[in-house]
Amino acid sequence: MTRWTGHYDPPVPRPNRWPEILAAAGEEFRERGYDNATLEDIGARVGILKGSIYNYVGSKEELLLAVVEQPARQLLAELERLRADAEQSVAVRLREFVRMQVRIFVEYHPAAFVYVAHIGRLTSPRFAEFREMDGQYLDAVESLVAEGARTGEFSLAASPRTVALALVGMLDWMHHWFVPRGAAADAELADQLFALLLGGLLAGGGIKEISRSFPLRP
Amino acid sequence: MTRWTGHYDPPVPRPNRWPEILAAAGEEFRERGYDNATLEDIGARVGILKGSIYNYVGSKEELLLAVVEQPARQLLAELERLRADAEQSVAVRLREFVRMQVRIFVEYHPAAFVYVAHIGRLTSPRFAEFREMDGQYLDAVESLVAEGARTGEFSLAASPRTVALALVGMLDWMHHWFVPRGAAADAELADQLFALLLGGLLAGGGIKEISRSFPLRP
Amino acid sequence: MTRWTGHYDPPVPRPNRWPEILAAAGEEFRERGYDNATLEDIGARVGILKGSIYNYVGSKEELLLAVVEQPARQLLAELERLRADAEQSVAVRLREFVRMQVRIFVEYHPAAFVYVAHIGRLTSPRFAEFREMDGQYLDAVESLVAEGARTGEFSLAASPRTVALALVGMLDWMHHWFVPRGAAADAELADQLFALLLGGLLAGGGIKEISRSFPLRP
Amino acid sequence: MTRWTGHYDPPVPRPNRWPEILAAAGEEFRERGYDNATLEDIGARVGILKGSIYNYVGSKEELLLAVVEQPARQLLAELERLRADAEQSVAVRLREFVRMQVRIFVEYHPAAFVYVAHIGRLTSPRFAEFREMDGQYLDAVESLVAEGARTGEFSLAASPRTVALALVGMLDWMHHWFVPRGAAADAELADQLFALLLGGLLAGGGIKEISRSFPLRP
DNA sequence: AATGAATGAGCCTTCATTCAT
DNA sequence: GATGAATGAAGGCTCATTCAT
Repeated sequence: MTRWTGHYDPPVPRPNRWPEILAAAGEEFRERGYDNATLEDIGARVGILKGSIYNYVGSKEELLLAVVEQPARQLLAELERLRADAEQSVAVRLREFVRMQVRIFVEYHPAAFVYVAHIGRLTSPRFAEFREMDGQYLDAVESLVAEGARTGEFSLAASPRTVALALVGMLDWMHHWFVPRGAAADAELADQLFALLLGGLLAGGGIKEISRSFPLRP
Repeated sequence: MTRWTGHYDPPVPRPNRWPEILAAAGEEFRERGYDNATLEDIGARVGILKGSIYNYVGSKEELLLAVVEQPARQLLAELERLRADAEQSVAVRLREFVRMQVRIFVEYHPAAFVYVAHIGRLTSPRFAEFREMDGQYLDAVESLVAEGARTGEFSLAASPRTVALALVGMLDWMHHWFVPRGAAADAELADQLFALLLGGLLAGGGIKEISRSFPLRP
Repeated sequence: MTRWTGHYDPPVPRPNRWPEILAAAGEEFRERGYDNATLEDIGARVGILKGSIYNYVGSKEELLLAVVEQPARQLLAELERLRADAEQSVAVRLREFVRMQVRIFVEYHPAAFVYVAHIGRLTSPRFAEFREMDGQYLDAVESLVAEGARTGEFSLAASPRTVALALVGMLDWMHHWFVPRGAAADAELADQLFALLLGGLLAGGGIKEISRSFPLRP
Repeated sequence: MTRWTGHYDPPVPRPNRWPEILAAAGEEFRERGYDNATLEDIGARVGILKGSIYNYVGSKEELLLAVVEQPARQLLAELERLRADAEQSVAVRLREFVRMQVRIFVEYHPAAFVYVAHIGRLTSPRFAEFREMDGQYLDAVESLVAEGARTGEFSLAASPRTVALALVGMLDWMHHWFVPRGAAADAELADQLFALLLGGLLAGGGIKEISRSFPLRP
């Protein structure tokens, strides 16, 4: 029994499980969905009991928030940066946007997919900020598309809003099928998606003739 | 034969609430998601108690099945028909496919959206058939795209699979934003989405030049 | 299998356990206190599981509310009636007040004791009404005492507020020791408490001399 | 003997947080009640974590014990002393009793109120001693009252037991409303309560006549 | 067919308590 | 002595499901 010497041993930092918990939660939320994921299972992945998770976070909802926060912010921040970048053509910026989003899907995996898969079903007031961010995100895409139309780079077959919705759908739906395959392959996929968007299925042929023979509104 | 007593019970219409229940379930599943929807709320919409629902269906899961069955089958059936239709060009058939899907979103509303919103999270064995249907659906789109490439109608910037996934994402993501606005407006929207896919943002300009200046892989 | 005839059999009233549940809750709350009482134990008294209690009440707190409501209201209502009754002298009304309170302790047993034992620790907003009622109750006693002072019936050694607090304490503390012994004995007890209040320990002797020899503030 | 280095570690006051913890516990127990008070909140008041409390005490229950011990013992000890004091009249000793109890409420604030507020809900075996002390306390009051009746000082309208219970209730209920206002005001309040007990509401008038017109048992 | 009531399993959350550092 | 972290045991509440009437 040592005598108390009047000073405290600097608390040796014990293994902090927060990163593990965050990762485990991301995976469970991704695999089972927020509602079906249980704290017990998340804890089990880390090797702790469900109650112990509350040493790190105040509620299951807060855990979802924590999982989703980084990718959500980064997604929006990078998009805003691209939108405001007047140096590059709109087309180039749009390409970068697609590349960026895929990159974030990879970098924040699976958290970013948890985000896009749960946006729209996150009705709790705690998520107001994220719903708003999602709105801004869509607005930014729309505004980028509209800019391309204004500058004459694009000749739109639909309103910028509709184009934005289609593009975002194309990208967000990736959470159903995309699996990272390495930086190179992922970047190529991004560019393919961009090419699809940019030139469509007829990228190599003549647009005018074809579209003449398929009048949208006869 | 009973004696005529001077009055008769009017033929009470057999109270068959099945259609109401199905509709109520569809709406709850759509608004809250399957996991958050409760049989109690579904019953409340119809004016019965949750227990009474078991007079019509064996389980909550079965109810989801019932909600989703019609639109799922129809979606696949019509797609198969289009794919096999050798009379028309691939592009036309693809246009019809988009029109058809939007039409089904409207006609089976909100059931069709329940379907696309829950595909991928329906892991129970009971849904094996639907997961398989979803696979066939995606295969059909892919095969249609591939046919267009074979016939030279399309010049693809990505594999048929990727194109199919992008197209399906564009369409299925609609459950986040689409609200029916009448047959005409809905058909126009479908055609806009198709045009987007067909010609892309540069529909009015020259594809070749532009794509030359944005080499996908520098 | 009987054919559906188009009308409903009037639902045979099944044993409604609400009264039993209310009684069981009252007893558990009384014996263990609200915080230590468990729904499981309450259910066990009735022979049902804890979850089943939610067929009758929305939360544990609501159950406490339900237990406490009747005695709380009655207590206040009867007191208000007495206070407003100008027919009788204040002393008589005060005696009736004491009798009444004891009667309610007996009649609403143990619910009334749950009430007085938990007033003051019921901080939830749901109990705002009851806290207010308690305030009115105390005000009514005070006003009755003050009336006696005004009419000259009483010659107070303390403010009406203090007298009211002392009286109420005397009565409410009964939840620590009172057990009903039948109408006659209970009424006698009430009258003894009243006599204590009215005449004090020296009821049979001379007040003036004694109190002169014990000056409150020398 | 170490060499003088030119400075010395000031004798760090052994951090003994026990008094702070005791005070913090008293306040939390008072404000929230034992069951609702958490060790975490108690620790937070002192600036330590809940786990650290176990360096001072073996359990939450023991902490309550510690909080309550001093006032409980003192209350009983002083009462015993008064009861045995044959020098003074019973009335004087009763007055001292009331003064003493109020004084202890003030001096051991809020611990003494924690004691009276939790007596009767402390069923754990650990509290047997205190329950016994409470019994002795009540017995002492009763015996004092009875002595007054024997000596002829008092003319009781109820059994000594009932009188004791009423008096104790009056005093113990103070935990619902009493706030210290300084020695003078507090002592005056004590004397008012005593006067109430001694002479009742009719201290200034004639007891006999009044009580004749309100026969307790008609 | 519908009801009222009950079941049972599961989940989130709380909290006293323990313990290596 | 204090910390950070974990435990384990409840307890409240939800809800799909069952069943007698």
